Amino acid sequence: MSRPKKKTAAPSANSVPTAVINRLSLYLRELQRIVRDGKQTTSSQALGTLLGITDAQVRKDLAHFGQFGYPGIGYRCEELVRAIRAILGTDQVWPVAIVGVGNLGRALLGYRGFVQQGFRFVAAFDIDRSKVGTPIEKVPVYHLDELSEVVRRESIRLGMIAVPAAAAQRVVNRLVEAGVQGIVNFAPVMINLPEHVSHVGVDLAMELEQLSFSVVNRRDSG
Amino acid sequence: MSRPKKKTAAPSANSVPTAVINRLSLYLRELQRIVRDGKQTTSSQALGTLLGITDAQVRKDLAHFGQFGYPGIGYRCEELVRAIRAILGTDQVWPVAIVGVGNLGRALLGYRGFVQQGFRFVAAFDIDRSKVGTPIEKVPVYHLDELSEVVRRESIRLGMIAVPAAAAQRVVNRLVEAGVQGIVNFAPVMINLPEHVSHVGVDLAMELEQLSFSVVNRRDSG
DNA sequence: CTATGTGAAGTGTTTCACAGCC
DNA sequence: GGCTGTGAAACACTTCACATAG
Repeated sequence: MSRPKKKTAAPSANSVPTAVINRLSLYLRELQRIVRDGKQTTSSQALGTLLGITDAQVRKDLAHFGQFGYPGIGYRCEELVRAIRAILGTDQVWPVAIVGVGNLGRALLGYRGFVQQGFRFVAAFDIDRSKVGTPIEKVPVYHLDELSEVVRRESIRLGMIAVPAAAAQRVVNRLVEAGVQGIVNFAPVMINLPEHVSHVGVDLAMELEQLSFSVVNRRDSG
Repeated sequence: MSRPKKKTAAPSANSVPTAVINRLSLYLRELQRIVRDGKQTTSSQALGTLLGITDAQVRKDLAHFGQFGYPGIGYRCEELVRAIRAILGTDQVWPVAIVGVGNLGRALLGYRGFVQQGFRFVAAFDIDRSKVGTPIEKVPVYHLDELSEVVRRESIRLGMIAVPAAAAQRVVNRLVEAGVQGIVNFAPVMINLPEHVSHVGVDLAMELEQLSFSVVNRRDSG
């Protein structure tokens, strides 16, 4: 997310480590599955085992945000799901824009996991006019020049970038100008943004490199 | 990636923090760009600034693997690129298999970033027989039942999973049985594997959740 | 003067272990 | 018996600051 800054030890959710937020997403995923499977409650130990971490870690993570457990019982799953969604901000539906409707962009538009977690694509953009006009997965495709207007009209706050690396920074600039507040970047380049815009980078080749390393150095790694 | 295990502080590459390996990929990416731009050398400070980290961090990271710098000069980019690729294991070409040729699978098959870093898809698999037989992006598509045979024949060591969550564990089991040594899992579920198989999980919805959190909790404002 | 490599210091994160509650 | 929440201890990671080298 944002560039490194000094940490003024603010009290609330501001000082929470990124790793904790990441695990929150994992807890949520598991809890949702547990609920689907019909279980009412679970424990820090059960959750931890599912994720390969300790029970203490689970409890400490949640403690950043309040008290959710019941001694002797554990956690009520549905209640905790609601709590975590509120923390992550996914108790609301987020309208999302995607820029770039090549292979990856199309795949992302069709990915069902986003809707399940409260994200909905409301607009796609491309610089290639031949791609403009025909909706993909029921999402309208606009020309990049219309970005600012559409972002405002649809109250879009989050954007995803699935364009070639060379074009990424220009797209970022346009998104920022249009007032987007957070960006997921799939292009394999570092992007520059103003302080007030959050970002997450996903580099698919990097994931394979991590894997390659642990295979070559296999000894532990699992 | 690795499930938590005891850390016997072994000397070599085994005791290197995951975060360092992650940054190694980032250094590589930047260095390759610097080389393309025609620069011969760079410094820990320049690299650090590009990545938003300190110069000391860059030097410490590299120090895990040897001495690559020249005092007063910095690092020779091409040399460092070669060194990092050797560390990550991407100085060789890895044949990769992908299971699941839905939206996401197809997009991954067409993603050019993999080839650039030394990964090559040599086989795709699906359970849907209507998808079998017609190559995608010049990669042959086999039925899942042929997995074991093809993996052995093509010496495949890495596999990517782009199937629905409910099918992921079954596919993992097959890949492991076939002798694959590392797995990238795009299905939003935890998977169980034996100790000797490495894995990396990528959950696209999680990335958006991280973003949503940081937008909602962005400094002050409101 | 520039820039690396590295012990030592500083910070941050995880685990331990136990009081308190069901 | 089971389980949470939490200070304190243990551990890991990052930054500092400086000796050393070109």
